[in-house]
Amino acid sequence: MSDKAADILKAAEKLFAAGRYHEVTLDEICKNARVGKGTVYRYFHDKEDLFWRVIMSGLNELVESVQQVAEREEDPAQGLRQVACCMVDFFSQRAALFGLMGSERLRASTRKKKIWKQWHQKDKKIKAVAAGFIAKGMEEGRYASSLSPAGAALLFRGMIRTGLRNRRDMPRGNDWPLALVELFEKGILVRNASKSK
Amino acid sequence: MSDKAADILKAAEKLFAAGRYHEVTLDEICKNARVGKGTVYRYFHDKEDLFWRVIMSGLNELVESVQQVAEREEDPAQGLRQVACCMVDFFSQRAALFGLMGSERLRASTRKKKIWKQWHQKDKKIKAVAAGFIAKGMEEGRYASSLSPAGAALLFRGMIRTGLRNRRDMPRGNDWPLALVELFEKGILVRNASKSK
Amino acid sequence: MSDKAADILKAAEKLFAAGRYHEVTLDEICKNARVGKGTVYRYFHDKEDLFWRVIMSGLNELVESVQQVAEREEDPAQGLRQVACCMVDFFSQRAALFGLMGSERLRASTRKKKIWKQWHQKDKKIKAVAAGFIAKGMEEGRYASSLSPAGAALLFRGMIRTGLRNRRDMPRGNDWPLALVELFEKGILVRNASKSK
Amino acid sequence: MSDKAADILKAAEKLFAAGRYHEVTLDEICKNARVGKGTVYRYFHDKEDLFWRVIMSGLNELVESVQQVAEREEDPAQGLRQVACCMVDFFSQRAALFGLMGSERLRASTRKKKIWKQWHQKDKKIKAVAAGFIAKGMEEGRYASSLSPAGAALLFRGMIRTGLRNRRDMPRGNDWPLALVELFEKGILVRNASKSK
DNA sequence: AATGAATGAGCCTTCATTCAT
DNA sequence: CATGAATGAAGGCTCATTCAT
Repeated sequence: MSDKAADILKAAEKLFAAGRYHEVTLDEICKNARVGKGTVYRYFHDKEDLFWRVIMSGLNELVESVQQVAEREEDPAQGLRQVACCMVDFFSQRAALFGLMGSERLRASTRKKKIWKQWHQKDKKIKAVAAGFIAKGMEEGRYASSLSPAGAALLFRGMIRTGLRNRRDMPRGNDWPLALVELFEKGILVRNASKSK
Repeated sequence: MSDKAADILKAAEKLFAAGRYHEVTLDEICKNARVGKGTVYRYFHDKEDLFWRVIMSGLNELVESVQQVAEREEDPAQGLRQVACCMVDFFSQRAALFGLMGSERLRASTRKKKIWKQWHQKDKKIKAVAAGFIAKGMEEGRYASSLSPAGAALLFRGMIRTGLRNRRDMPRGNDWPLALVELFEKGILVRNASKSK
Repeated sequence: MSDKAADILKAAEKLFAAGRYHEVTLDEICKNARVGKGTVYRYFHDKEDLFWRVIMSGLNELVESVQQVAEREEDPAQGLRQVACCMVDFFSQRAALFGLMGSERLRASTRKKKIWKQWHQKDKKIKAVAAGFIAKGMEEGRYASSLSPAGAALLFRGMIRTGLRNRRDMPRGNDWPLALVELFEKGILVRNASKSK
Repeated sequence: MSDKAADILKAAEKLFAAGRYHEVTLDEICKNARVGKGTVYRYFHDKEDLFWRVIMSGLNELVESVQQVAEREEDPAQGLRQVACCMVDFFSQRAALFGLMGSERLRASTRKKKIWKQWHQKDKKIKAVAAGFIAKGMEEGRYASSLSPAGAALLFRGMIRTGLRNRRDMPRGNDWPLALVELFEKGILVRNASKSK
């Protein structure tokens, strides 16, 4: 990808994160990216396209880093912990993206089918990793819940999101994702099951 | 409140829920509310004001119904269950609102201090109810967590939100909120503590 | 004329004098006149009508008081002095009107023929009084100018207007209209002519 | 100044001169200037800004041409004559401007302090030129009046304005400004003083 | 007769998009 | 390739006017 395109993406990410879609103008983006307005249209089809590519580019990175966890970690409990840390790390570094991902989710779904499909595809992969660990734990008899692995995975992700969104109310330090995972895991743990590690 | 104002609010709620802020035009709102454009400006200062009043009016209802739970329920476990059901019921009936509340949360905070303060005030009340039940449970020695009651309450609410947002992945029927509460409660339950009820 | 209509006229005069036509709203006028909006439309055809009636009502008063001078005064010099004082007095009491009369003159002429004709009719009467005195003075051999009586009368009125518009730069006291008349009269006076009175 | 900006200014001058502020639409201006609507906003902050710049740009030209008279002319009588001709020439060529300058004068003063200050600054310069000639004549013992030079200068300008505004009632030909100056000068002339030139 | 809530045409203004340089 | 001046469609908002009460 061209340098210019990357600059634009970066500027757009920053600005879209700070304001609602319609409050961000292309002029602002161009000024921040130190790029002419025409250049944006060389690399992106239109404003909407730019918006979604900002989100998708972030999502891609996250998906990759989460999938790496899935590949190298076998133990369910460890897996969940690492997934949590992975997501928290990612969004800590790219805080701007966090607000965007999710906020426009439902809206997108109703209007632009095509783009939403792309989004959904990626999102499914993240959920699948957590669901995978949970399913494995259930198979091993360590986890149990009246929720399906997929449903439980959603809650898991929801808890992480909530933690990120409310960092101020989480315990000091960088351990809070572990506390959160602990709560979740205990919630689906089968009594008397030997705790992992 | 005048009939017209209520009509406008209702139409706006529906439309804002379906599309992004800038995609919803006043003309659309007027047509849906069967009201002239000027009438909107008699009751609302501008589009932004209308938007926030849609959100606040919904939030008010929710706050009230959640606080009623706090008043009539003593048992922490029962309380959490009812809070969950209360929120799920509310948003099931007013699905449109759900997308709005939360989606623009972070954005609002950065731009319009005054409005955000109103929002925050209300939101704090909801969080306080759940936190209250959790704190009570901890005092009674039934609950424990490395998270504070407030932090745990946030996660609790986050799980409910996730459930609502992904109803399709939750178990069929109307019991899933209970499954969700069960997972959460087990997560903070002190082993060997006698389960309530 | 009904009391209400008079109230409206008075309020409108005050407001139209303070702001440009398009900056004055009917709401403002109604509030100032302590009258409902519909009432304005009972007495005036529309905003434009109200505007012109404000001007015409003032003009009528002025015309009458100037014509009284013409009837009771024979001496040209005395006549001019009294016309000047008469106009200055009138506009001192109804300062608001002064800004209006004249300001929109040219504009009106281009658009609304009918109304302008009314205005012109009245204005002609004022000019005629001054022109009458000047013509009389010329006939008597006391005044002379390469300008016609009508032309000189216009300048006379223009000087008075300028004096009113720049009261601050005129000498202190209420004598400045006389100083002004003196300048004008000397300007048309035939040398060696015996000064009146 | 860009060509487009000049086109806009010219079109706006023509239209504002023909109709009241609120009767002139930007669409009209754009059409006349053969320019897109957005272009207007590239060069002018808003409609009001455009309006004032039309007036100020005209005023600037007038100030310059009047000041040139002051620099090259020494004799008071000649000076006054030339100032008169200068103003009449200017407004004959740019008749549209004449209606604007002055008509909105008082209104502006009440609302927009900053703009009025600019206007006043320029206007003062014009008045100063005439006042300068009158003061010189007084010092030389040729002129006398119970009015101050500044006050007399105002009347002088007022007479010119009146002449312009009522060209039809002035004598045929282009000599009327001289007749006007004659009337004024005779009005302040000291008897027995030797007439200039 | 008087009111003021309701209306909607019309206008200013913004801003995504284009295209000549 | 890059630029940014120019464009004009689109939308928020105002306010003169109407009309049911």
